[in-house]
Amino acid sequence: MQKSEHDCIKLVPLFDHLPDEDVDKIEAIITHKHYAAGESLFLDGDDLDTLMIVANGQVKVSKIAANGREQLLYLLQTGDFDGEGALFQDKTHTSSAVALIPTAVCQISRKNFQKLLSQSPSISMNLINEFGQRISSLEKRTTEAATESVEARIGSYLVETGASLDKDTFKLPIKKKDLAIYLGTTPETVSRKLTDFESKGWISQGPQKQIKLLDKDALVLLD
Amino acid sequence: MQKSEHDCIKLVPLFDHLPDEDVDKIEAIITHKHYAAGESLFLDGDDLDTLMIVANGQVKVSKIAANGREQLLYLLQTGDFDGEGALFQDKTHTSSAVALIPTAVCQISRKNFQKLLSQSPSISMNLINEFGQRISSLEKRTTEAATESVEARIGSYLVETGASLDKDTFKLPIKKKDLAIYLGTTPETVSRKLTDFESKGWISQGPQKQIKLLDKDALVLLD
DNA sequence: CGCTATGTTGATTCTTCTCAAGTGCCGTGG
DNA sequence: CCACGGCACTTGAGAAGAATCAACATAGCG
Repeated sequence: MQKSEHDCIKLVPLFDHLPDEDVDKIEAIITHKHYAAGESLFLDGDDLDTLMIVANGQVKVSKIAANGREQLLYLLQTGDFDGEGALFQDKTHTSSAVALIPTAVCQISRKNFQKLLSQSPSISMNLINEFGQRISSLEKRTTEAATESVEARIGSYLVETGASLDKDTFKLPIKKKDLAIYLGTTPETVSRKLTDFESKGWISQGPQKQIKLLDKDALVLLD
Repeated sequence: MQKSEHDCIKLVPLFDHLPDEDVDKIEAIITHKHYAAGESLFLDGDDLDTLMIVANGQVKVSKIAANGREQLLYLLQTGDFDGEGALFQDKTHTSSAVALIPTAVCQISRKNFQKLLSQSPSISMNLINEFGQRISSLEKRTTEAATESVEARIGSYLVETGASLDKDTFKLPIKKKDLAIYLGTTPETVSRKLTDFESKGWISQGPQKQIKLLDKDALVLLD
């Protein structure tokens, strides 16, 4: 077993602060898999019977609405996991996932994961906690999508992305086309609003999706 | 202790299928509270240190967006619970709750609930499962809010509400004003679209928020 | 060095919000 | 029991935001 394969356990907040014996237990039931850029991890409708943790890379999780339009739900980074909530029922995926760059994932089968949870209360606690945060973040997004203008959503996205990277100058982690999908708008509108923000002196755009935040307050206060 | 007070434990899917001894444990740490219609259960920013279960009644949970507009997140019915995901961290509520009709709730303090979880793995499992379903439903709503037209959202809402009540003729469970907030639109638009649906023969509206679904396919296929 | 996908810019159209006025319903209090 | 006041709802006209369609520019990749 290589070093990198241990990493996914150490990387996931889910398995943080666990005694060594728990880590060993987890090691034993994990399987590893690699995906090339563009490769699909699962599709809407696939059987859902494993918990999937991104050890390294970037995964786009999206869902197709009734009218055929795509909605980007999550961008899973190193350390993030997916397996929805249906880990305890016989369900199918309700979304699709594609690797954006070469990606390594660790997987645990539902059966093993259930056993693990029943043995280690602290993992359950971590999981409940993690789910809770995800619920909060989805609630926030639902609220924003339903009540705020596209302009305001783009503004918040820029500031939040900067904050999560802890930088005021950064490279957009996804293509503008995908960003448009994520924010529930179109590439044209994203392009226009960014130019608009730049002309107002709130950001500056460099080559290669470089963004520099100049006036975060203005971006957050948009309506 | 009255009969009704036992009920909240029996009512909540969270505490389903538990051995009697677990039920007794839970009984011991629950407190009960009653709210009149219009009374507030908690406000955005309040300390969050209890899990709250609706034993009887109806509670509106909403959130105020940055621009001041309200977004209805959940309509908690008998058996539903709230306490966000932050049950394990020192956090504050990120939403507000108001009783719509006289409502009885059962509460468990964070501390006691944590103890309970660490002792009973099956409660943890139920909770994780419940959270998972909530995540799925929020993902669905985020997708709909971001990609579908107001018209389509109203159509889906009507069909889903009918399905969950198992009837084609039903009374809207909330005021149209709140429905508008829930769907991220305005009362005017809801009113217009409903008359529009009626003129197209897809629904018929009676007095007192009565709705009769006549062509569910048409309502679902809106774009 | 092209080729294809991504991104930009412009013109137009459409949906939905906003503002405004008016109707009807229901509970309170006289 | 009726009158009043408030709140929900409806309907109309106008404005604004964002989507769509179309042409063009650019960048990444073989």
